[in-house]
Amino acid sequence: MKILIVDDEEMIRAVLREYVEFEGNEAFEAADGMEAVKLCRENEYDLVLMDVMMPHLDGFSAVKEIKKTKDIPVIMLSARGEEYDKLFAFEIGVDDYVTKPFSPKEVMARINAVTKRRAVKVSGNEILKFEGLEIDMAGRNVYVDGEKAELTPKEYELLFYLVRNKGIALTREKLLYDVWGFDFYGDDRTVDTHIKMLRSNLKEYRKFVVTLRGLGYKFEE
Amino acid sequence: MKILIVDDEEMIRAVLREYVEFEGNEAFEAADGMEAVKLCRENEYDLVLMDVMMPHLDGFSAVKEIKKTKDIPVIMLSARGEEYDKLFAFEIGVDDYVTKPFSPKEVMARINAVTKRRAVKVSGNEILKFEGLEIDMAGRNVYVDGEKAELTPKEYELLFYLVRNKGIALTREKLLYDVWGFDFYGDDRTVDTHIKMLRSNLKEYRKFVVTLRGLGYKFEE
DNA sequence: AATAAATTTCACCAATTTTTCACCTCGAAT
DNA sequence: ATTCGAGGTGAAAAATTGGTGAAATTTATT
Repeated sequence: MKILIVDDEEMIRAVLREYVEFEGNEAFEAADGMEAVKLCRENEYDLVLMDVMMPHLDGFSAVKEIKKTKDIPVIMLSARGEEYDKLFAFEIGVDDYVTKPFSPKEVMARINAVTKRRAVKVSGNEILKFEGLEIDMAGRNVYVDGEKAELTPKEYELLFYLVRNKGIALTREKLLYDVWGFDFYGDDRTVDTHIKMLRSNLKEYRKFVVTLRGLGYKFEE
Repeated sequence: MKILIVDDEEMIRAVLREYVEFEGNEAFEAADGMEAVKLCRENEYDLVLMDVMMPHLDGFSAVKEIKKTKDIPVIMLSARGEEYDKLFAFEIGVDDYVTKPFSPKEVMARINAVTKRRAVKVSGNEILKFEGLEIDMAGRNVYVDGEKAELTPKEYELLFYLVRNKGIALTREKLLYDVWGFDFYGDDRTVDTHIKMLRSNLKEYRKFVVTLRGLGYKFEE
């Protein structure tokens, strides 16, 4: 297994590399989020171990960026006391969480858990089905009654985000923050328009994208 | 939101104050670390923007001192080229960093990022059950005997608020203030009408919404 | 540089929701 | 039993919201 280790501290990278290689995996390193994103674009990894606090581009932003193009399992490394990040992390697609300082045993257990979880999914084809709507996040494909739907990048991201948070009410504000990015300073109605486009592409399955008046939207089976 | 701006340069304080107030926040100022620590002891702020370089007591020492008594999010302002120990900053509880010269957009984005991150606390998709009345706050769903109740936005908010304060007597005044907002300028009877609508939607479970004559309402199991 | 594609903004419309208000009912205190 | 104030009710007016298509802007591609 190819594992990418992302942390700005060389010592931590070295420690992690040792754990990882001890189990017979191949280790790669990146010193910050920028580098991690670049490496993930150019190479195929099976797992990413990502620190939260890093210069240039923090861990969360890096994960968000990586998940746009690749659906690689991610385990986040965070310093103790960062309780607040967990829900957010889950939303952007983080698979697990380890708090520093960590033990070798703990890290390896998490890595094995995540990869095993994935393996099961892959063998059963990691395609989410909602009646005739098929969503393949890894391959960035969406099928409506077996026919491929041509979505724009924002539409994919919006749909994937909604699906990841299936059943949860999402405000326009939250959607803008999480799908468009924390630095998007624009109009609320932007969401409406993209929802409109997404719905028109989902044809009859537009029904899964539910409007919550006075609030926002949610995906519901 | 109450935001404390700490910088020894009056001009920088003025600029930051403008950004901060433009977004509808309340701005307070301190000219050095000493003053900042004193103000934080005596008042409640939601966020501190702290310069690193200051006379009397530098930014880091001030943050360390403040964090001893209050857990307020802090964003540090540092001049370009000043490489500080990020790990140390993180350890003492600095939430983010902005390098001078900064743009309004950048500063506001960081402020929003930090405060939003803090705001997330709720975990899981919990469903509260009161006999045949099921309430899913995250998904904004209410079921009456297994059938979905279609509530209007205000009805959801009102119900959720009542449930969150289950067993507690709530005056109309308090309901208006907390559910409608502090800036609602209208009639008391508005509450009555919404209670009426809510009750009619809750069918037999209207019994949980109890009238307290001469006082207001409460939710009681 | 030109063209195409995607994204964002905007103004209007229809539908829903909220608020107000006049009138009604109930229950406690006299 | 009567009175009085508090709460319930329905309907109409007022306000808000979301959908929509087109235009403007940004971004990517040739």
